[in-house]
Amino acid sequence: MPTISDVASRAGVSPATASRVLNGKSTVAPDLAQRVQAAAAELQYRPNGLARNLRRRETTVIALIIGDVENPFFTSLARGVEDAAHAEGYSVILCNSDEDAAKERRYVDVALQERAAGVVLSSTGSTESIGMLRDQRIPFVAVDRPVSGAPTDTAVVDTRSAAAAATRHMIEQGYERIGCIAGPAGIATADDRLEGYRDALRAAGRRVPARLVRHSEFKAAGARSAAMQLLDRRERPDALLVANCVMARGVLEAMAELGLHSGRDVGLAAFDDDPWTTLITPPMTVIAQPAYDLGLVSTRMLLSRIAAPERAATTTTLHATLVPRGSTQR
Amino acid sequence: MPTISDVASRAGVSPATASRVLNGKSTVAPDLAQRVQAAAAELQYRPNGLARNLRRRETTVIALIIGDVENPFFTSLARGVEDAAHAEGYSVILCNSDEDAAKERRYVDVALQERAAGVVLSSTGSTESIGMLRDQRIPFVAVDRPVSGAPTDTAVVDTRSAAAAATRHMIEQGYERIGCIAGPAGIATADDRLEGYRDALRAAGRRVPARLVRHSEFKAAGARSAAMQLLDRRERPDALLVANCVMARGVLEAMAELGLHSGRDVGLAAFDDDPWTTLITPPMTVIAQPAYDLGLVSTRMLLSRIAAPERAATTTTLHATLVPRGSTQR
DNA sequence: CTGTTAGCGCGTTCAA
DNA sequence: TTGAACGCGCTAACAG
Repeated sequence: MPTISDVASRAGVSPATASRVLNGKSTVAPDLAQRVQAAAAELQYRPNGLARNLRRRETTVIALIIGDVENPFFTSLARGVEDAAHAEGYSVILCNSDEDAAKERRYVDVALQERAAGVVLSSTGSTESIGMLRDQRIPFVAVDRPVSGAPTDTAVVDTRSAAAAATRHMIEQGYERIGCIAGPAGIATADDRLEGYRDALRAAGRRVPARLVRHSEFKAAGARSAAMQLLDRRERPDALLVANCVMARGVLEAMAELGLHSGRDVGLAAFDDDPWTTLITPPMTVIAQPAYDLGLVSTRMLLSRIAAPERAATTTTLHATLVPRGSTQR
Repeated sequence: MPTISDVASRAGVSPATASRVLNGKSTVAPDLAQRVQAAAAELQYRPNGLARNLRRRETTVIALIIGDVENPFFTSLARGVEDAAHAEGYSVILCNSDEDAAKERRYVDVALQERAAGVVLSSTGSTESIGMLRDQRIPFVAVDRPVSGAPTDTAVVDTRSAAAAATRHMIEQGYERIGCIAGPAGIATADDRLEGYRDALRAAGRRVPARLVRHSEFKAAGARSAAMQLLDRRERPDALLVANCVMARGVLEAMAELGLHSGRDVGLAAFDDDPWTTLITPPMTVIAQPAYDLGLVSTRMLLSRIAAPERAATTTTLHATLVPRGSTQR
């Protein structure tokens, strides 16, 4: 592969001048510039990004660390991150932590080694990886899930009040034994949604029925067996709040197996507005989260922190919207 | 951020020795090694990947360029790529071309500049980006969609015969006016599926009804309006082969709007086994593609090409499976 | 406006 | 076994 020196000598100039032309820095004589451009084109010269970044002591890639690329919420978020980054000339490296602290840690390590310009992190809650980020003073922002400790740039959804609103909606629809299939304990969004569910029950003067609550990982399979446990007995809940749409799939499978119909037999509401939710019968009530915007906002925060590292940390909260549909109608 | 020299001087050795310890090369005195390790830990030393890669003249990241991160087929494929890469110590940078040749070109350019170790490409068909890859002699593999020109490592699905099988299945189910909503003309998988559809009709001694064929981009919205055009008239098809599940969503929306039921009114089969397809009524007949395996296989091909650049190009074809369900039963 | 010089942080010669 | 010196390819200083 040709280097900038190859281009320079072919154009009969010094490497420095070639560099200036290729980067549009300071002004060089038009004829020299011409020759450099020509030489670069002939040689199919492509600058070595590694050397350039080493010299400039900065990169233009940001790392996005999320729990599950196959969850539409995160892919939508990733789209937002990508678009925002792209617009400012940054590339995005997408890392899948699988909700596993060790994998998350490993990816943070890679981002640090490769001197990423910044990190957008949807954390499992691992204090270790957050500590690494802070120790190395690399710009980062928490997305979807806040991190504990020192103030940190954060972009989240008001997931707790949204969960409460959905629960209240089901109460108003006349459901009496409302259960919850929550995400893994310890993950902020999972905990918050469960709390919101409890908030609404308490506000309505009801007991919070511990036996109607189950935890599961954010996957269909886990939610499926949780739903089987909850629904396959006499004293079953007559409605369910589910922590996300991936899990809702598992719940729907369980209900189908048990011959239960949503809405009529069991009210159903879940986080995330998967496009499929309007295609099932009845259409599913969802709490729509602005995932794409979350990606956009978080990345803009990151980019402005990269530009101004000493600025105080801020938190942006976006709002989720309850979309009532047939699955919460008797 | 501390450099290897900082570690060295703190340990009272030369940078060269520190390097040897940190990389486990040649053997150094145990006490020196100990001191170096200690110094590195105390300083939270993290090698500068840029400098290291520049020096080694190689990187351990591969670029994956796909058309749409929000398409479950591609996210599943991406998972496969990631797992295979991960297993060999490579990172994956995920790039979204949006099925746009210019964006694809730009990402290829980035991969080239950053000296990616290799590229996994699901191409829009842009000869330009493929030309760039070939000119620069960077290892790459075509996934899901073959590329034209010189022999290239390729991992694909036998999508044409799968489309034929699905069409034959609908013929056997007694459908008589079978239409097709194909992907964008020019994209290999779209063209192949359309050809497979035609193959099956011809094999059954039927005419290929050009008026029952529509093209659309690989999105729900496009397929929705294509379906509206096809279905909202007297001489409508009584069955439809749809190029993928994202598009099938659009078709289902159109059918709902027209009050048409799949199976009974219009037979329906689509590529990709989205988990939601079993949750709708009736369950949808799909052609399941081994997307994850495709990612795995393609990446292993890439890695072995990186290891042996002169090896002859190979093509691996994986098989899709027809999964007949209610939507193709009257 | 141009060229020369000097490193960015590493890993790898080559001598000792 | 260890260290000094060099260079990967580039750009930022500094001279001229």
